[in-house]
Amino acid sequence: MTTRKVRVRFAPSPTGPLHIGGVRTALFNYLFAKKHGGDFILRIEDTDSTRFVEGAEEYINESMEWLGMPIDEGVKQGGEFGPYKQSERREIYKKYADQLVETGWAYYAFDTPSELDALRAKAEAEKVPFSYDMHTRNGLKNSLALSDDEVKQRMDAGEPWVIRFKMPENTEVQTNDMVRGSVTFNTATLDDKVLYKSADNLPTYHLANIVDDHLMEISHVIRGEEWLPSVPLHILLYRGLGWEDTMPQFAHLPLILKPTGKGKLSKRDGDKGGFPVFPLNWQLEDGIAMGYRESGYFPEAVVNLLALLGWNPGTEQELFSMDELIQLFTIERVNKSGARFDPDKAKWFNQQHLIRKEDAELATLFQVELKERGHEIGNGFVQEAVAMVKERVNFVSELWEQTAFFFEAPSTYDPKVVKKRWKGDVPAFMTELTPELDKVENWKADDIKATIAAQIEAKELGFGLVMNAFRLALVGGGFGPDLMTIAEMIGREETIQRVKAAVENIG
RNA sequence: GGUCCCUUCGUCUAGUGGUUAGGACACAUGGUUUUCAUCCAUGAAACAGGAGUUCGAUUCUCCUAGGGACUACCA
Repeated sequence: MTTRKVRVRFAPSPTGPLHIGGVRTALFNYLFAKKHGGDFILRIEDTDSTRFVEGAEEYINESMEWLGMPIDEGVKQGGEFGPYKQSERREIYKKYADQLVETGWAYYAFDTPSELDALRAKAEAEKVPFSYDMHTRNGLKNSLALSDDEVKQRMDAGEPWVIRFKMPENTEVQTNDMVRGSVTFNTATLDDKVLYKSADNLPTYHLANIVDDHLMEISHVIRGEEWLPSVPLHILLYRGLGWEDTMPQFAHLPLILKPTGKGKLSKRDGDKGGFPVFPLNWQLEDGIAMGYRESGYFPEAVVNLLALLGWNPGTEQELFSMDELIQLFTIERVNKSGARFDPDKAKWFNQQHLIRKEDAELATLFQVELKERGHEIGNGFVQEAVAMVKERVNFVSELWEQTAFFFEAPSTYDPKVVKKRWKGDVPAFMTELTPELDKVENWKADDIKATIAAQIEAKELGFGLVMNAFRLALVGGGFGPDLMTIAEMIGREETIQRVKAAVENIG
């Protein structure tokens, strides 16, 4: 293969929200393109007019934007190889479909879908597979079996037709897949795929993708493993069109599998396992499909976790930025086998990226929720609070439950902690403690601690017992970061208030 | 059914013709900690099976088994 410019495309079909497997395909295309200084193209494959879904294209664009994969050429961005939407390229395909018929690589067929359905049903009843292929095509209604006159007659009468690929008999087709190595097929088991349909004057995926990849000068086709079986058809199409010498190189990515059970990851798995399968939320008739963005994931965490599903750099590094991924990515290190999606590890990736974020950035993110809860707090204070708990949350959305006591007094007290820590001399001690707290000269963690410690010693009580009770009074439970720092941050007045409230309310 | 692809701890994976088969998530135990978490340490945990090639195979070949994808006028 000559050293031509790397140009790859991500070619989703606008039939609904982008599946996470599709996102991973996009990511690997993007990484490959950027690694080689090439172009990343987004092509909308809407050749199935019956499956078009409103808003899906916009969803794809928004997803790519959120994930940080800027598109070099596409419907929105434009480019010299447009249009980038297949439904706007109608005229282009017809010409090549005709060419294939003229050169004997394809033929017209008039069999209706219902006729074919009937044949399939009949075959199934007899437990033999029906296939529109070299064995059956001569007995069906097509330009191979019918006379020229009859073909012309049917065409003139406006009868719907399709153009089918005439699969050669017993030909070995070999490909050198970048992730799988040599793969060989024999055309004897392949059928005559529909390439073009008069019903909507559009090609099917197979013809459209070959024509577009050629015209758009795509150098590498990186796509999911589900396409592997159609590789021989595609190669033959390049051959039939006379483009085999500039045919792109293929790379078929392993599938992303369900966390448990069998098969590839589907929308239902997300519902069952409580994790997102889509980058962004998507409104369904009967509910909503969860998105990573709305579930609180950082785009860089999603990119990171997806990159490691089926690829690794061969080192023990697991956390990467997009730039690092671009540097390190090679198709050669893509795995062959399917990767099972692990929701736990997905969370871990988010946590790791969260920990690495600046406190200021997290604070700003967290401020949104604080405002919703009616707390107008300076960013400095929020930063301090966030810094103390960031290592114990996976998501920004978990920050509140870990820091609520910084912003408001506890309204309830964890009964288990009450039972264990609020007993004996403790309540009385807490009452006696408040005037002592009032006397702390310098309201800093160290001084507060010294004061309390002195009191504990004077009363000969257990340090742990008292501190836990004190914690219960300030935070309402047995959790949270360093207690003295909490006291320092919420201030003397508030601390004393909370101790008094605890004495009153816990009984 | 047919075609093609795949197979290292539960999961994601590294790895080499000779390794104590490494890491991460999850799990368990212990330690630190005023609690929980964090953190640290430790542990349990894998080469699907069978032949063959070889002095020696997890690694190479073949077979079997298992899994997956595809098999539409969908992509």
